[in-house]
Amino acid sequence: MRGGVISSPWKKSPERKQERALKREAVLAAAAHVFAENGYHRASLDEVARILNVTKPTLYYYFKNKEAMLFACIEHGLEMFRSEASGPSAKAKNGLQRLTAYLKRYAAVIESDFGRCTVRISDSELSEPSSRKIRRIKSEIDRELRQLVADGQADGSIAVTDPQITALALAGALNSIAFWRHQDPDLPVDKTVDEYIHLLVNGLAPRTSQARK
Amino acid sequence: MRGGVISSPWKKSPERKQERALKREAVLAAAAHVFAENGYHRASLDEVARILNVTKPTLYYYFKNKEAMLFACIEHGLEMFRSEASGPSAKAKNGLQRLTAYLKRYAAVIESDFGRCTVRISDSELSEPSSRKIRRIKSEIDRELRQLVADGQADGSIAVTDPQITALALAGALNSIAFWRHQDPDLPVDKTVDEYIHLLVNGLAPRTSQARK
DNA sequence: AACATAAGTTACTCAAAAGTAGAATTCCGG
DNA sequence: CCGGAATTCTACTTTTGAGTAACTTATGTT
Repeated sequence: MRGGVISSPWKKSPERKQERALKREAVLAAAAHVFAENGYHRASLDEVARILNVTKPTLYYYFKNKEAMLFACIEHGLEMFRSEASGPSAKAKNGLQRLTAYLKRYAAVIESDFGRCTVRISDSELSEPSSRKIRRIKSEIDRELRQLVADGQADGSIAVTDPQITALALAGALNSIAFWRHQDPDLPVDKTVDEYIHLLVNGLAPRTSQARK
Repeated sequence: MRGGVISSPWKKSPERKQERALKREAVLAAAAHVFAENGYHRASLDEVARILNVTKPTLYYYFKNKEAMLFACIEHGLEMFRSEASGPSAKAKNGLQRLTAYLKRYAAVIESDFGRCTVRISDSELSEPSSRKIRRIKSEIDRELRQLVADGQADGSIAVTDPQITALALAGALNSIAFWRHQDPDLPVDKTVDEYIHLLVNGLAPRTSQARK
């Protein structure tokens, strides 16, 4: 019991609130998993419930409906991109190194359930207002990436003609990671991502002099 | 009347057969369009029918069911990749040039409805046997791309560590084209694709000496 | 013209999964 | 251990779009 004033008799105890938030997160994580695996329409709420050892109506106690779950998943995924991928890169010496550090973290996010469903599921599955919100956040992330490219261009560590299109291409290339069949037999993910980024940094054509990265 | 033998009384005239095939193709094209735009589940057969000025049951006269349509679309799309993208490149002088020519044609296919729905729609929408067939064709295409990389590697025009992963990365990068919002306002597609391929060939890092391509 | 078949339509059924109503249970402060 | 809110369940309704039955209309052959 806390709070100064008369304090209306029925206030949730903080622990309750917290537990509820925790459960909500669990629902979200399960939903993200199923969405990432199956896409929006093939994902069934009964399966989400089953994963949680719970029944479907329980989910509706935490989310208004399926679309709200998807929205929350995508929003959360985008938040991961912003917070985890964007942080400053400690030992990066120039724009290119900052960019590659960013790309690596970006790739790591994509490998998570939230990242995968964020990237795989088209925002046109959402209602127009929700879709608009998502697109706005996405365009912010895009801008951020574009800025990294432009910065590298400015300090001479990156050579491209159009940062806008380059950013599009980089994101597109990494996003395709989300479509790999989960745990593809032989390919170790880390190695693959590195190779991936190596290609983007160095290109296909052989370099005469310096070996990069 | 044609055909040697006794020839059972009821044989379709060739023209009929041909018209039927034509209509079937029209259905397929309309389906590809709707699939490419909306994905499998959001695509409605009523809309496909509407586009063709026809009613839904008519579609079933040409295809067993929705899944058969998707299968045919993807199969056709993959066939485009094989026939259109694969042809020999006239004025390519080395492996790298052959590869870039291939990538450009690959990108052109992706821009079509068949290409888009082939790339966008997961084969896990299909039944297991169908999915298996699709995956087999896809892996052939993948092998073809990998071979191009390996060839370029052999003649020294391409420098990568792992052709397998490189092929994966190249395809992934180009495939992302299929996810662009159709007719995105300002970006002219051709220019963008060129820029895209330029990035893949030259990489982000500046090149000291030669300007490539 | 007659008729067999192809092609297409109207008007339905059916299935699956989302979503809901309301009862049952758990949990906590007194 | 009691009352009431929080939480979850059982058992349903609703919706949506795929798929079908059975009739109608067009077409080409004899």
